[in-house]
Amino acid sequence: MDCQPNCCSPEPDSEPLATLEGPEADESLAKLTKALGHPARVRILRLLARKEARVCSQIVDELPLAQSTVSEHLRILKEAGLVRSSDAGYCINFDGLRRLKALIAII
Amino acid sequence: MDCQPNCCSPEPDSEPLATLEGPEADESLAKLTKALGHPARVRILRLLARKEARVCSQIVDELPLAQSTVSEHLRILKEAGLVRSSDAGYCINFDGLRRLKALIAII
DNA sequence: TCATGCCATCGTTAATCGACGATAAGCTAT
DNA sequence: ATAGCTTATCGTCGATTAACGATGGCATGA
Repeated sequence: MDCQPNCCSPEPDSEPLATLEGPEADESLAKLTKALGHPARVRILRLLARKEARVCSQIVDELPLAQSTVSEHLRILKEAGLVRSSDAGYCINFDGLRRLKALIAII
Repeated sequence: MDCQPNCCSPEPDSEPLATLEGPEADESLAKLTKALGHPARVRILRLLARKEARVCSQIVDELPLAQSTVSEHLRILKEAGLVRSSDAGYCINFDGLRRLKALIAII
């Protein structure tokens, strides 16, 4: 359960951010922002970014939400590519976050 | 109906971005990203950013959506502080966009 | 083996969202 | 004044979301 700089295992293999313009990019950005469009999920992402939590139960302790609800929020973040999970727990998906930042930056 | 560098009238008075951390910032970021969490709204924001449209009817022409739907999307963007409106039409609210970028950047 | 802790999933409920047509209000020309 | 254009708002309907408790599957430690 060691913790690299980026937590979890090393990032699989940094994708080239794909396209940043056009309808596909709009979909992509909408998907990412929609996933982040809830206070609890912003909070969760921050907790993971600061490594103040790595397992679901720790996050549950930090939030006024039931375990199943937190699990669902994590699922949404993972599905959007903002979070990854391994046997060591959850961690930020820096690729996804980078892509989000890039897509926002060029609006 | 002249168009300044930032379209519409000059930005009212650049707010100091307020706080970027804490529960309030989480709410704030969630609100901004939720507003952007729909492909049509991403598209609209881009159109406004590129000044490819300034009035609602132009946006309607660009999207496969009814006028009332576009109007609603504009309302949501405006309510989130990402868009402003004047008698000259709609334009990006650069303050809001800047705040969004800042909040995202420090995650 | 059996208890404990961790987590995903299911089923449910209330609330919110997305989209539309219809309608009304305001402006600008004719 | 009236016709046309632009936009906001209302009511509606179906789909999606947020939240919960209950349940069950896996580990690990006793």
